[in-house]
Amino acid sequence: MSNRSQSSERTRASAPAERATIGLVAKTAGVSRATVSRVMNGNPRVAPELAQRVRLAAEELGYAPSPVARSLALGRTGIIAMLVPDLGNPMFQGVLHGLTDAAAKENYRLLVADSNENLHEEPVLATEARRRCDGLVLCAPRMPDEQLLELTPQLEPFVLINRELPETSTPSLTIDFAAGIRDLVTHLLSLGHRRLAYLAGPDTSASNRARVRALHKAAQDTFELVEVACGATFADGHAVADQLTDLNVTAVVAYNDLVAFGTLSRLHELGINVPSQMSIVGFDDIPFVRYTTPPLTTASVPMDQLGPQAWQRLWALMNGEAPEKNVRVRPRLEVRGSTGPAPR
Amino acid sequence: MSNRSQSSERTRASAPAERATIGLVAKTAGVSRATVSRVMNGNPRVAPELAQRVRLAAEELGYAPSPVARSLALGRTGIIAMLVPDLGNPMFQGVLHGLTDAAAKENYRLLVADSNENLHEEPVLATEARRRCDGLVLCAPRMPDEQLLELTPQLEPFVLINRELPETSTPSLTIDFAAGIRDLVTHLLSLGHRRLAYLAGPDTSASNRARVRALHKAAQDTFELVEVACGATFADGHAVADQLTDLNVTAVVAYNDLVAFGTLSRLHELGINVPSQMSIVGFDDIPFVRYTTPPLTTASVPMDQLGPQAWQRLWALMNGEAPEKNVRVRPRLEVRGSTGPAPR
DNA sequence: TTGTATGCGTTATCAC
DNA sequence: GTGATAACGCATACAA
Repeated sequence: MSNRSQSSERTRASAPAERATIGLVAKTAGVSRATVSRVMNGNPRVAPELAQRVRLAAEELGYAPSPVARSLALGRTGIIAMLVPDLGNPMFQGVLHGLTDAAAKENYRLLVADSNENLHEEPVLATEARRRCDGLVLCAPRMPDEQLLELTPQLEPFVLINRELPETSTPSLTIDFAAGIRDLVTHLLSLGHRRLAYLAGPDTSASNRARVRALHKAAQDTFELVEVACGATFADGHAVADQLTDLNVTAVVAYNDLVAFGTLSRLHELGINVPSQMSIVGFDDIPFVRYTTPPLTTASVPMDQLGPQAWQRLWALMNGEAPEKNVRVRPRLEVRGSTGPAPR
Repeated sequence: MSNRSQSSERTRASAPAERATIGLVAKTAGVSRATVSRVMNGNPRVAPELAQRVRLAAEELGYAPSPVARSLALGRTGIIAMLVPDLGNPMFQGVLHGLTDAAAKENYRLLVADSNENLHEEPVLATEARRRCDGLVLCAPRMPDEQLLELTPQLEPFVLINRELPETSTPSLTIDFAAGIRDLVTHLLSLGHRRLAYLAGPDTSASNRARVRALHKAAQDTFELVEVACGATFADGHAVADQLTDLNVTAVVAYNDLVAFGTLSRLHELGINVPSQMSIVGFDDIPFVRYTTPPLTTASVPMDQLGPQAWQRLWALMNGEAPEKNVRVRPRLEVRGSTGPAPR
């Protein structure tokens, strides 16, 4: 092991930069390693004079405890990880910030991993990330229930966001997509729309399936529904818009705001006016859709709450407590300029 | 130490779930820990029969080597970290993806930390992240040169993106902001604009300072320049747009695309037509500004290259080699619909 | 080829 | 209060 002495003999411009260890500090300060450890951890019952000597030596040697060794000895890392399918989605960025801040208050740091919508990488990333830290937040994992269920023992403690896992005690934070969709549809129906297109998200997305279910349920006898394969990004929404003209629909329900925004842009390019010729609604209420032209009607998800709530539950789990299994937050209908009366 | 037996006696719904260690696997398979280690690491010179026994035991016990212990023993973690001031910026997301993929090819994983434009957190995050992994990529760090210089020994090996550090051998990848700004300004001048506003980014941003310098240099006798404090986000750009009307300018140079986009939106709300009444340019060419209305004229930064390039240099550093100090990529002027002839 | 012994850097137990 | 010393879980010279 430890061929670091070798590697430092290779061609390199910079200094060797061997890090000081607790042992070196101890020797330098003329105390035991135990004492150094105590001082570094702010243990009060060490003689002030010794403490000072230790601090001096540490400062001089540029010593800082190795987090890796510390983690091994402690059996905990002080880190939690969050796995998302797409960091480009502002929705997840909102969760990220909330989680970072909440965890920081308990002196925990957040590690972020992005599976980039890659289904195969997801379980690997999740498992690996989990083993390097003390807990996990899984945001909208794409893998199927069975796989997630199978991985559960290795991933615990973890919290789910945007998805539930039946038959387990895994806490989850979900959006009431059905309610959100109902509100959006009701709004569109009240405007006279009777034939809607749904721009579907990734078929690996559980929340997409939830939306589809809610739409079909609502459609019963009240309106026609056309489902169009799309995706989750701005580019996806932009690309799909051309198909819309042939569908004979007067309103579009997009998988999320990003898609809605993309579609909005393309429709504008095509000279199709929103909302007079076509209404469009999104989902999430990400920060800037209130500024699009026209501003986007959407189902507003209270993103700020997700991060802190996730932390609270994860923290409970890490302390051996059992938080409530599932909390479902209900989106609020945000009517803006992208919806209007059905044409004709 | 190790009071884990205590904690597992607390109130908890799930199973104890003590992880199997190499020792347990060894005992179960009836071999030494060394042999287990060899098998787990794919060492070929173990008797097939033994190897099989080990694999069986490992499988049965759900054993996987502890990354923490492994890191300690090996002196390396197989992880690199990337620190960004704002993950919401698509520019950094581009770097992130490129870096993730490039590092993955060498079996390295990427850890992301977001300082959220918090100047004080930045050095702490950087130092802490670095100590938990083998190398660092610092994206547009906001801390002053002196501080970065002071931290250098603790952060090495690391690579800078969007910023240089004089008097060191730290490799950096920078954008030729001056050239980009020159191209944009030349374009605007050719359209007859003679009085421009610059929407300034965070004053902690080195690249903002570079843009300002380039602008002032270009301004000499050729046009008037009004500098307006703004920021780096869509919301910042949106908020600042109201001031523009009183400035008597015909064109706006935004700190980046996000700001430009925000301004674009607000101008539209205000009924100010772009580009007939006001021209506007951004910087970066983030994915969707080609779809805004009108599409944004901008200086296109080859984002895809940044991640892989950063990895290549970091990899070299980690192997004791010394890559070239600084590589400056030149943005390409991308003329789209947001710029037009100066009014009157 | 396999096992033994030791080290990685830290914390914690237990004597002093 | 302080210092030996044994963990933590793994990898690797070295010996067998």
